[in-house]
Amino acid sequence: MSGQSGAAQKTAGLADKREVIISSALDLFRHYGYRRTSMEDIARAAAVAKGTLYLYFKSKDELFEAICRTLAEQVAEGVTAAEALDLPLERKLAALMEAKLGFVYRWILSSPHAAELVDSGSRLKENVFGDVHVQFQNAVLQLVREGTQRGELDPKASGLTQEAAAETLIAAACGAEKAPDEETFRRQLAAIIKLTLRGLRA
Amino acid sequence: MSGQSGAAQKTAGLADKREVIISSALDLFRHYGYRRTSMEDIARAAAVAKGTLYLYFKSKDELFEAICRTLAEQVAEGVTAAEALDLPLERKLAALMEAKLGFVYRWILSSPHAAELVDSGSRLKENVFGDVHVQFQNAVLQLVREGTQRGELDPKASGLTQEAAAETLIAAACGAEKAPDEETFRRQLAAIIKLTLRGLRA
Amino acid sequence: MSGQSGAAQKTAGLADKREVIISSALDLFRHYGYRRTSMEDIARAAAVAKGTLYLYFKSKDELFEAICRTLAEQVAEGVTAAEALDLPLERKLAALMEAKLGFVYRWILSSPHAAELVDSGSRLKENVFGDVHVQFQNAVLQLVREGTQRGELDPKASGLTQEAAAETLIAAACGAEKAPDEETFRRQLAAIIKLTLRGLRA
Amino acid sequence: MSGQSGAAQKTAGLADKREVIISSALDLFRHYGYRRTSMEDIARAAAVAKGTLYLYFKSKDELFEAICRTLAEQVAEGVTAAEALDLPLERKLAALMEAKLGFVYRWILSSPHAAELVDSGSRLKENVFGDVHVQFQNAVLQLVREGTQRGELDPKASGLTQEAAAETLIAAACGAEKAPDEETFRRQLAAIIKLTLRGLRA
DNA sequence: CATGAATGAGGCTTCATTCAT
DNA sequence: GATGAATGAAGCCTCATTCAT
Repeated sequence: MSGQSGAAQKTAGLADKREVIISSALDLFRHYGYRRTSMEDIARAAAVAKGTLYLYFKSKDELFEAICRTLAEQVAEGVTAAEALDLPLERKLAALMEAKLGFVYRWILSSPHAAELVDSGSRLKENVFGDVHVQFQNAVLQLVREGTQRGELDPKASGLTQEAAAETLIAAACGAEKAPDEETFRRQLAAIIKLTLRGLRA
Repeated sequence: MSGQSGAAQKTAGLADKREVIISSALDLFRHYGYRRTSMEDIARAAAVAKGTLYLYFKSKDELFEAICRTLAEQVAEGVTAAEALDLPLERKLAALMEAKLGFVYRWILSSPHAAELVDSGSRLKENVFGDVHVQFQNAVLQLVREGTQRGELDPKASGLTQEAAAETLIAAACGAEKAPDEETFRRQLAAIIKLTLRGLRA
Repeated sequence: MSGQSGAAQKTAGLADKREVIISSALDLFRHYGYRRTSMEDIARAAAVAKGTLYLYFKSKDELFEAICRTLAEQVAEGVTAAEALDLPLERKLAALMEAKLGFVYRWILSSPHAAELVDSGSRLKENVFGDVHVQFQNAVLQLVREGTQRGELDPKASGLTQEAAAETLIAAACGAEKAPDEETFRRQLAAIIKLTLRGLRA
Repeated sequence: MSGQSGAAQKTAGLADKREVIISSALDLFRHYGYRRTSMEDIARAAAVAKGTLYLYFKSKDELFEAICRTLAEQVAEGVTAAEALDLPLERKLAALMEAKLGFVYRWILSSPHAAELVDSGSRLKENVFGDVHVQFQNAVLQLVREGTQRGELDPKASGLTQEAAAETLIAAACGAEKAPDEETFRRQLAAIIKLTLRGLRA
C-alpha cells in the first residue's frame, strides 16, 4: 500500500470496494451476528450506499458466503504453508493446528455468531470449508503415520487406530477455539497438543 | 393426568403451562434457531395464545433466558451427582465431562443455533452458565489435585501447574462438542480423556 | 346495514375488515394501478396498520387476487340472474351483456390498470374469470341457437356458424368497454347490440 | 450497413441509436410491461450504456412517450393511406379499421401491458393518440355519410344519427382488439364489420 | 458523446409486543 | 388468567437517475 502512486491507489479504489465491503461486513458480523447486522449497517461501515452493496453481492446471504470463502481461502493458504514446513512432530502439528484453527478461521467459526453460517447458507459450511477441512485432516493423519512409522508415536498403546488418533488430536485441539482471547487460545492449543501427543507417544 | 383431582389438575395446569412453553420453545430454538423461531411458532407449539406467553415471560429474550436457566440447573444437578461418585480417576473425569458437556447441555450449546444464546442475552452465558462452569472447573481441579497427591498424575512433567492441567483437560474435552452426533461425541470424548490423562500421568 | 344492532355492527366490524381492505384496495388499484398502489397506501385508505393487511392476505398479489375473485363472483351472480330472465331476444342479450361487461366487471377489466391483473397473477385471468366467461359464452350461444330455431336469426345469411355469430356478438359488445364513462358505455353497448343483431336477423 | 461510407455510418449510427433504443424498449415493454422493464434491461437490449439512454430521453416516461409517438405516426400513415383508397364501402371500412386497430397499434394497446401507457404518462393517451383517433373518426364518419347519401346505409332505421352510427361501428370493431392472436383478430374484425354494416344497411 | 459505478428513496414483508375483550 | 387482532418499527431489495471520467 505504501509505495503505490496516486493513480494506482485510485485504480485500487474501485477494485478494493468489494474488499472494503467484505471487511466491514466481517467486522459487523463478528461483533453483532448475521441477523443483527443490517445491510444498512454494512453500507454505513463501508461508507457506501445501500444499493452499492448489491452491485457487488446479489444478496445478504451471498455477501456472507463471499466472506466465508475469503476466510476459507486464507485458511487453505495457511494450511498449505504449514504442510510444507520441515519441523519436528510436535512443532509441525502445532503449526498445522494454528493455521487451521488460528486467528482468522477462529474469528468466524468461534465467534458467537458463526453458527449462523449454517443458518443462512444451509449447507454452506460443507461447501465452503469442507475442502480445507479435508486437506487439514489428511495433513494431520499424514503426521501421525510418519510419527508411528518412525516409532515416535504408538496409537495402538491407547487403543486407537492411526485414523482415530488423528481425529482425536483434531477434536481435542478444537476445544481451544472456545478460548476468549487470542493469547488464551494459543496457550491452550499448545497445552492440548503437548498433552495429547504425550498420550500418543511410544 | 387421569388420577389427579380437579384442583390438582388446575394447579398442575398452571404450573405446567410455563414448562410446556419452555419445552416447546427449546425444541423450536434447537431446530430453527432463536431468530427463526417466532413467538407465534412457540405459542402454537405450546398450544396457547401468543399473549399468554407474555403472562409468563416478559419478552422473547427472557423466555430464552429461562430456558437456559432450566438447562443450567439440569447440568448442575448432573455435575453434583458426578462429583459424589466414588470412581477411579479416569472414569470419574469421564463422568464429570459427560455431565457437563453431555446430553442436554450439548443440545443447546452445540446446536447450530446455540451461539445465538450469546446473541440475545449478551452476557447471558456468563450469568446463566457461569456458576455451573465454576463448579465444574473446581471439580476437575480437585480431581487433578487428588491425582497429583496420589502420585498418579504429574502435571509438572508437562510443564503445567495443576490449574493449567485442569484447564487443558477441560478445553480439550470441549472439542468433542463439535461432534455431529451423540455417538461420535462419546467416542471422541473418551479418546480425548484417555489421551490427555495419559499425557498427564506420572 | 341499517337495521343492525350495535352488537351486530361490532361483530360485523371484525368480519368486515377484510371487505374494507378489499374495497379500499379496489379503489386505489382502479385509480392508480397495481404497481403505483403501495401496501402503505392501502393500509392508510383502509384505516389499518400495514401489518394488519397481512393478517387477511398473505401478500399484495393475494390481495389483488381476492379482489378479482370478489368481482368475478359478482359478475357470475349477475350473469346467472340475466340467464333466468324471460325476455325477448334483444333485451335478454342486452341484459346478459350488461351483466358481464357492465359496471363492476368493466371497473376492473377496462380500468387503465386492469391489464396488470395478468401481470401480477400470471394466469390469474384464466383462473379467476375463466369460469364466468365460459358461462357467459354459453348463455349467448344458447340465445343465438334459440333465435335461429325460432327463425328470428339467420347466421348463415352472414356466412357465420351459430358459434361464430355468438363469438362476434360478444367481441363487438366488448368494444363498449372502452367507453370513458358509464353512460357512454350503456349507449354504445345498446347500439352495438342493436346493429349486430340486426345484421344477424333473418 | 456494408455499402455505407464511414461518414454515413457515423451519421446513421447516431440517428439510429435513438431508434434502436426505441425499438428495443418497445419489444421489452410489450413482453414484460412498463414497470417490469428496467432501464438496465433497455440499455442491454439496445447495446448501450444506461447513461446513454438519458442522452436521448430525459426519463423512462419520456422514452415511453416517444415510443407511443412513433407508433401513433405509423398508425396515422396507415389511416391516411386507407383514406386514399378507392374501394366499396365495406372493404374501405375494413381497410380503415385494419389500419387503425391493426398490427402495430394493437401491439401496444392490446398487449397485456399496454394499459400501463396511461399509467406512466397519465393523459398520454389523449395527447399522443388523440390526433390520429380524430382523423380516424372523421374518416369513418365520412364513409357513413357517403354511404347514407348513396342510399346504401340507413342509420335512422336503427335510430342512430350518422355520428352515432360511426361511433358504434368503431366501438364494435374495437372489440376485436381483445383477440388473442393476429388471425383471430382479423376474423373477428371482419365479422364485426359485416354484421354492423348489415345492421346499418338500408 | 458515452460510460457504468454509485446513489437513496421507496416497496414488500415479518414479527415482537400490546391491549381490549 | 387467556386470547388473538392489531400495531408499526425495521429489514431486504429494486431501480430510475446522476455524474465523474
